Amino acid sequence: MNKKLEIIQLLKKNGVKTTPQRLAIITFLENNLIHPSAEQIYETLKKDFPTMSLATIYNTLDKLNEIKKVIKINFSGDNKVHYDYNTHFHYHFLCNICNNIYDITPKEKPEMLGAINDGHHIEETHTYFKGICKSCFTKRKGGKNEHK
Amino acid sequence: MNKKLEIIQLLKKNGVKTTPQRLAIITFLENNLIHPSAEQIYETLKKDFPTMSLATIYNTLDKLNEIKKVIKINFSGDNKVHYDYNTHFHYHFLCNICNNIYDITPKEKPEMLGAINDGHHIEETHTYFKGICKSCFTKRKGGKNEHK
DNA sequence: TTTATAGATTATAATCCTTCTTAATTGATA
DNA sequence: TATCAATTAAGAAGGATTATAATCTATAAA
Repeated sequence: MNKKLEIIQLLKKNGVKTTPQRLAIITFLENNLIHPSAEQIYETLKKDFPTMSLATIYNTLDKLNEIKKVIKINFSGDNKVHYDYNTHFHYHFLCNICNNIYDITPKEKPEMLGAINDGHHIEETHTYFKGICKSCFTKRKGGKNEHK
Repeated sequence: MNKKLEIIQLLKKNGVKTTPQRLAIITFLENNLIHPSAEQIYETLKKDFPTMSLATIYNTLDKLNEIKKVIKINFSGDNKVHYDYNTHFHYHFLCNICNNIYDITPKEKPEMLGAINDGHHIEETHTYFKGICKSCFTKRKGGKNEHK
């Protein structure tokens, strides 16, 4: 089933209204798998919704996060929370140079999930990588500036 | 070699002065492996250094991070950066209830390190887990409140 | 012993992201 | 269409971190 429709139904079920602003945010996420920050969504949607408030963006993203249809990424290099519409298990790669976040699909899920380690009950597993992304690495071939 | 001495030498080598405040911060980290935030260090050291400024804490932690003797943890549940004096490879476990951060020592290092994936050059691997820590899980045995 | 100087500390202001507050508006339902 | 709770928008507020500017300190030079 279409994820957008699924979200709309889920929201309704939870007594959350589907307003034009919220639909626009969901559509943006659907069409831009770039792990945007709230700010990025805001800047884009302002064109169609000149009165849109940042608070509305945060509000909607939180609701989507609550129903587990959007994942919060809070280990980015720019100190902002980024939002991921892809909720299937995957890894993230953060480029130390351009700060973009890329998806890395694992061959298999790690086994730690659901395990008990030292008595701690593991409910979520998060893995991410840092380094130099393909694009930045290629650009760098010419110059040899160290990053950071 | 003692890590503290190693740090002091490294700082000197980098032209960073070892002031009483900085030594106190390093000693705190050495004796408190609790992944403290800057605030926590500040509150503790204020007793011995009443005029200590938060800016000094941040400044010193940044320098320690630059020489790779302290790791920044920025995926904690409380929106603060936490600092880890243990720079050996290990995992972190964040309790969803008490928000404490615990170390989990892996049996072996993951193999992704140094790999090239989709053309991205991986330089760092980070894994952390979330769930309910041993202590919170035990306490909960009686009551049955859901977290969050 | 003075002076110079480079870096460190402190207090405070500034910044930035995110959340909160409030009043007005909107949407879902009957 | 009327009702009422939910939502929006604007700005204020909050909180963590960083920047600034005025001392201060340690060391070295004179």
